[in-house]
Amino acid sequence: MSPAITPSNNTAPSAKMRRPYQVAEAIKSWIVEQGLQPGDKLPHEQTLMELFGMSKGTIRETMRVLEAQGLIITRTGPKGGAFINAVSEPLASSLLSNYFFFNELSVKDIYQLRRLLEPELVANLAGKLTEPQLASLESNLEKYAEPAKTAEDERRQHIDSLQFHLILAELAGNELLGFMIRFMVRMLTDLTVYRRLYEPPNHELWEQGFNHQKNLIVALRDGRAEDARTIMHEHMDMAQRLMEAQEAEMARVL
Amino acid sequence: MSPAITPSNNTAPSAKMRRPYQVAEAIKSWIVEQGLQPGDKLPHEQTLMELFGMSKGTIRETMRVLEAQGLIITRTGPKGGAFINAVSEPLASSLLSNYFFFNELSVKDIYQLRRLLEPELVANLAGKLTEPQLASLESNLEKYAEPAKTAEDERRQHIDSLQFHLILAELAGNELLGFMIRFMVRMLTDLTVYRRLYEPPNHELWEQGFNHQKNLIVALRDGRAEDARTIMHEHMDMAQRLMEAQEAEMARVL
DNA sequence: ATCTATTTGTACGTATGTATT
DNA sequence: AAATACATACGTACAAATAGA
Repeated sequence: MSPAITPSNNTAPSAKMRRPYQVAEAIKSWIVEQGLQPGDKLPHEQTLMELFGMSKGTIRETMRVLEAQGLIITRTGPKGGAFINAVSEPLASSLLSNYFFFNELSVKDIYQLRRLLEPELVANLAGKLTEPQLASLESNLEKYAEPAKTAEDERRQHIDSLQFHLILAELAGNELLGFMIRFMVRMLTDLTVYRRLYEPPNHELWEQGFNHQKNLIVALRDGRAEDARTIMHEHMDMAQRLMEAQEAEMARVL
Repeated sequence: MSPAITPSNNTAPSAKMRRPYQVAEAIKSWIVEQGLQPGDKLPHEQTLMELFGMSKGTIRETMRVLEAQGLIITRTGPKGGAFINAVSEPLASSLLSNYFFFNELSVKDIYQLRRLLEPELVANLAGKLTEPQLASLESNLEKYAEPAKTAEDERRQHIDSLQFHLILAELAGNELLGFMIRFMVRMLTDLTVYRRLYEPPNHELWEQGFNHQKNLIVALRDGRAEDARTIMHEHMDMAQRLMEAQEAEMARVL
C-alpha cells in the first residue's frame, strides 16, 4: 500500500506543490499517523523511490526539505539513512529569525515583550531552583563583577549579562515561555555582536543592572516570587533604557 | 569572483555541512551582504553550477533547502528562476510549530502567555483603530451572537471566536507581539479542529466571553486602554478555565 | 588497522513540463 | 501558434562515509 500523497494541512508552500513537497507532506503525515519518535528510521532512498515511484533526485530533494525543517537527519554508511529528529531549539530559533529578517523588529518591540515575559518567568522559578542551578547563575554573575577595562571587555560583559537571562530561560517550566525569551535574548545578542552597542558604557546603569541580578538570585533562593518579579521588571526597564539610549537597530542576519 | 563558501553563523545543521548546505549558507550571506530584497533574482541554475563548481542535482537540493526555509521561491519558464522571498507568516508559524511537535505544550502553557500578551496588545490598540477595523471585529462578533444549535455550530463558533483574536493580532504595531499571539491562537485552533473541544458547551461562560469581546470593542473605540486591558485579562482567565475544564491536550500536527 | 558491504552523496547527460514572448 | 528559456524530473555511474568483521 503506497502512502497516499495528501498535502494535508500546513507547511504547504505556495501554489502547485511540486513533487518533493508532495512527498515531504506525505512523509510528515506518515510520521504523525505512525506516531514515529526521534531516532526512528525512515525507509531507504531506494524504497522511497519505489514507494512513490519517483527518481532518486526527487527523493533526495525531499529529504533536504525535511532536513532543512529539522525533522530528519541523514547518515551515510551501513545502518545509515534518514532518521526522525526532534527539531532543535537553535534551529527553530534560527528559522524564526528568518521571518524577522524581512519584518524588522526594533529593540523597543523586543523589550515590550521582555518586560512582560521575564518577570513572569522568575516569579515561576522562585523557590524552585536547585542549589547547582543557583550556583550557575552566580558564577555567571562573576564574569562581570569587576568594571570592564577595555572596549572588548565591555562587549564580552554585555553578552555575558544576556547569558544570565538565557540560563534562566532554560529553566522555565513552560517551554513556550522559555523559547520566546531565549529567542529574544539571541536577537539581542546578535545585535550586540553586530554593532558596538556596548559603548558608550554607562557605569552607573551598569552597576544597577549587576545589583538587580544579584538581588534576583537571592529572591529566587528565598522563594520570594513577587520580589523576583519586581526586580526583573525594574531590570528590564533599565536595560531597555540602556539599549535605546544607543539608538540600536536590529542586526540583519540570516 | 566566486562567492566564498563560508558557513558563517546560524541555521547550520549539525556536524560537517554537506555541499547543499554550504551553498545555501553562502547564498544567505550573499543575500545579506548585497542587501537583496524580496523579488530580486538569484543567478540561474546553470550559473550557480558554474559559480560553485557543482552539479545540477546539488544546486537543486540547495534551492529546495532555501525554499523550505521560505527564503526563495522558484518559477519555471522564461524569466523564471529563483527569487528572494520574504518569509511568510504562515510558514514561519508552521516551522515553529514543528519544534513544539516534539516539545509538547499544554493549553495551560499557552494561556500563561496569552494572559500576559493579549491584554498588552489591546492596551496598545485602544484609540488607534480605524472604523473599518472596528467594524471588522464587530462583524466577526456577529458570527456567534446567537447560541449555537448544533455541535457543528458550536465548533464553528469556537473557531470564529479565536478568529477575533487573530484579527486583533494582525493589527499589532509590534510585529513580534503580533506574531506570537497569532502563533498561539493557531495552535489553539488546530487543537479545536483536532479534538471536539467545543463540547460540552458551557453556555454561561460562553455568553460571558461574548460580552467581553463586545465590551472590548467599545473600549477600543473609546480609547480606554486600561479598560481594554482589564477586559482582555478577564477574558483570558475565562477562556483558560473553559479550555482546561475540558482537559485539553494539544494536537500533534506537522 | 584493514578490508568489505551498505547506504547516502555527488556528477552528468537527457528528456519533459511550463510559462513568456 | 511556435519558438524560447527556464525549471523539473529521470537514470545511471561513481565517490565518500561508516559500521562491522
